[in-house]
Amino acid sequence: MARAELLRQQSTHLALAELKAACANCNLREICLPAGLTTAELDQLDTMVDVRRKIKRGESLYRAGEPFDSIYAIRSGFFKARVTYEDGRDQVTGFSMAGEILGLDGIGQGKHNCDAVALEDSEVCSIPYSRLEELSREINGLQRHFHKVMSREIVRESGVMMLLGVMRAEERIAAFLLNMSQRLAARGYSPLEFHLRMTREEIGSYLGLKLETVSRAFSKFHNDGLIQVEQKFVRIVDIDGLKEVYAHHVS
Amino acid sequence: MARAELLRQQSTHLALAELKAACANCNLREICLPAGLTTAELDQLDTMVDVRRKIKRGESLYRAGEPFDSIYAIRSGFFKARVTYEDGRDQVTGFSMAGEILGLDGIGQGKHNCDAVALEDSEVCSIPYSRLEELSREINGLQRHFHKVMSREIVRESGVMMLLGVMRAEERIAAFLLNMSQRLAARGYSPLEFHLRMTREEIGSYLGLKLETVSRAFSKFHNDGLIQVEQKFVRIVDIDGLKEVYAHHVS
DNA sequence: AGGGTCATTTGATCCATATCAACACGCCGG
DNA sequence: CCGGCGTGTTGATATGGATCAAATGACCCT
Repeated sequence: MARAELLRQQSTHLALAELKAACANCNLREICLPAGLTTAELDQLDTMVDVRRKIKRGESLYRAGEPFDSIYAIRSGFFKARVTYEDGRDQVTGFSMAGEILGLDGIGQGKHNCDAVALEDSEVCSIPYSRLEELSREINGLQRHFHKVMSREIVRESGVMMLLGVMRAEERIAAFLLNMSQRLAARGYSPLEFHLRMTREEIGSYLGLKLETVSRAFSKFHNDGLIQVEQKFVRIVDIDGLKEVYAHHVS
Repeated sequence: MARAELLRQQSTHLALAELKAACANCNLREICLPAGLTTAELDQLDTMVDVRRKIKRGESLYRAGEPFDSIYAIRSGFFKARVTYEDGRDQVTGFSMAGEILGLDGIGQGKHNCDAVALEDSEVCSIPYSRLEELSREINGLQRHFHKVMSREIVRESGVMMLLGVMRAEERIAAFLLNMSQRLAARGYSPLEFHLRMTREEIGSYLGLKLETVSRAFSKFHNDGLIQVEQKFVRIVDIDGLKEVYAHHVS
């Protein structure tokens, strides 16, 4: 897999074209569907969006073990996915921003296998899975698109495997920052200046590092003139330098 | 996620009931489908299996970048999935044994994003994806089942994330052995005595460890009376002891 | 404004695993 | 039978990141 691709694929994202105005007007038609459907089909889709739901910072959209019945289109806000193990330790398994789809982890098990926790006040649209399944049979493009979204999730995770399996700390952080930047750009947000919504500890948990290591890497990048960091605010100053760190990869 | 579940979910496996005689008589009906379909539907399914293909040890079933058009049911043999990065380094992203499904990595991208390499002489059945998609619309249970298989892949990978993100070397090896054992059991093979099909280096690559570390862990488990290892042959002597190592997890 | 809590930074030390190195074993082809 | 190569084992050493520790700063609540 080309490295550039790896970056691109690290989110369950939707193509820019599929996303126009997604946040301004949340319905399935705009958030998670491919173009090329007939008007009648689009109308059918609109009937699928069940409810909008507001989730306050720190609250869970769903929790591991809860029955799975819907997937969610994030209208606004920011989430982390978290798995808690028996011994009480937990691990962040992903971050999701506005315009992305959440809840795929539940498909096929009948229940969710991670918690989705809002990192800031957020709003989502529920999409009942049974309706989606039903409609998938009727609308050709929808099924294909949905499989695409699912498989992107698979590919995303295999990108994370590389992160965790072969990259070293600074490379992981660089990859993380570049990935955030790309995902923000894909949603029309500024890709070079943004607020991290998560703590150093959450970043570390996601990347398989300790919070101190994350902090040190940020400091080092700052001192090296690659980024400017202040608390959760990040400005990418030298994106090529960052890419070099990411690609440096000792052989 | 319960730890036991984690183990269970680490393969793209199929329920035992779905699998009866899978290897003796490879067709889609037996290998990858849920019960409960009508005879007519089953007959339709049989038409989907395109070709059987033999792959010699060391050869690739498919390679990253090749166009994706089929998924594969492994009739016999053993495969590893491998991703090669730009700098020439590669990582093993999974192992697949007889009765499991291979090739899901290609769905949605139109091309495969990893190599599937046979670790021993193997035989697979191709299942053209377009046919599968088509039929999914016609047969209710098939679509649901297929989503299930895909999402199991997602869950599997999140199990691997835990491996790579939070476990230490010996825990990873224990988890790996227990997972192999379970998957073998699910296919009716002896779960306590088996041949690893892969080298220490391949195991290490999969688990994010170096081959020496894998070797040392095996030696230690051997000395501790948990397993007997000789080259690629493994006998699990004290499976509870192994589970303890796996669950030991320093907090 | 004052006090508590949580997030972050930075330094010092430790340790698990990588790395380097040497040797043993099995397998294959000559 | 020999030599070479791939694989595996084991020991010695190096090191990246974890861990421990302390201080600072941001934010919230009253």
